[in-house]
Amino acid sequence: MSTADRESLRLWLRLFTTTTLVERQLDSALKREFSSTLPRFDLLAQLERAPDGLRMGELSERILTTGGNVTWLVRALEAEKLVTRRVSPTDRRAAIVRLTAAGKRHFAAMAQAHERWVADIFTTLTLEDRRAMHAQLGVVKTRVRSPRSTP
Amino acid sequence: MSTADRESLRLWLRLFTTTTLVERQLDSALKREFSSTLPRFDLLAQLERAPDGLRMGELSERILTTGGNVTWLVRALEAEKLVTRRVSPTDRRAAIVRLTAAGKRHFAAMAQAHERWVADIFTTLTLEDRRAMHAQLGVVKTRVRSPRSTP
DNA sequence: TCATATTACTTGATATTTGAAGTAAGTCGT
DNA sequence: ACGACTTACTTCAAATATCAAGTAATATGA
Repeated sequence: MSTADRESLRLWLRLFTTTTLVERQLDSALKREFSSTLPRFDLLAQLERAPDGLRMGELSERILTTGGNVTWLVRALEAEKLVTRRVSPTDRRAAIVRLTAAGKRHFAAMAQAHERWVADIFTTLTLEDRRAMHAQLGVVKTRVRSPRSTP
Repeated sequence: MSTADRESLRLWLRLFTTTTLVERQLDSALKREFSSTLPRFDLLAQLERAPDGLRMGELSERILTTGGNVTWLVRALEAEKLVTRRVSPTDRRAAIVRLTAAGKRHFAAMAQAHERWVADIFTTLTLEDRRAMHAQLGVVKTRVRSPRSTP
C-alpha cells in the first residue's frame, strides 16, 4: 500500500466519522425540538424546492434511499397532513407528492433551526475553506456517481 | 441568512450526499464480494488494531453506534467464528472481544479490497487536497465532539 | 394491435438500528 | 462492610431500512 493509498484511507475514515457525528447531532436536535428526524427533514427539503411536487421515484433518488422506504416515509408524512399524494395526470402509475400549507410552515420552522445548527458547526472553518471543501467533495461525488474500474 | 450560512448549508448537504454515496458503494461491494457489510467491516477493523481485544463499550464508541447494536453485531460475528468474546479477568461485568485467526484472515482479505476501492475513489483528489480536507474535517470533528452553543 | 418488455410504485418479509428498561458487578463514602 | 450510586452489558420492543416479489400502467415493435 502506497502513501497515497494510506492518505485516501485516512481521509475516508475521517470523512465518515465526521459526517456521522454531524448527522447524529442534527438528527437528535430535530427529534428534541421538533419530534422529527433527518430523513423526514431531507424529504421535506426536496419538496420545498419543487413547487410542482415530485414523483416517488424522484424523491428516492434525491434522498438516496430505496423506493420502499420512500413509500413508508411519505405515508407517515401524509398521515400528519404535511404532504399530499395524488396520481399524475400524465402517467397513472406515478404518484406526485407535494407539501401542504401546514407542511410548508412546519418545514420553514425546522429549516430555520437546522440552518442555525449547521452554521454553528461549520463556522469553525473559514469561508474559503468551506468553498474549497465543497469543490473537492464535488469531484469525489462525480467520481462515485460514475464508477470506472471501481466496484 | 447570511452568505456564510448558505455556504455552510451547501457544504453540509454535499458532505452528506458524498459520504452516503461512498458508503453505499463500499457496502454493496463488501456484500457482493464478501457477503459482509460496512458496519461489520468497521467493527473488525477496530479489533484488528487492538491485539488485546476491546470491550463492548469501547467498540460502540469507536464505531459510533449504540450498545444494543454492538451486542447484535458481535453475536453475529461470533456465530461465524470471526470473533470471540470472553469475560474480562479484571471486571466481570465487561466482555472482551477479539479477532479469531479466521477473523484475521477474513478481515485481511476484505481490507485489501476495501483499500483498493477507497483509493480508487479518492485518487481523483491530489495528495495535497486530501491532506487539506483531512485537516479541515478534523476541525469540524472536534467542534462536533465538544458542542458549544449548538443543539 | 397484440404480446412482450419496461417503468412506477407498493407490499411483505427481513434485517438493522435505536432507545428504554433490566440485570449484574464494581465503587464509594461512611 | 453496608447502602446508594455508577458502570457494562443485554434484552426487548419499536422505529427504519432493505430487498425481492407483486401489481398496474405504459411503451415498444413485429
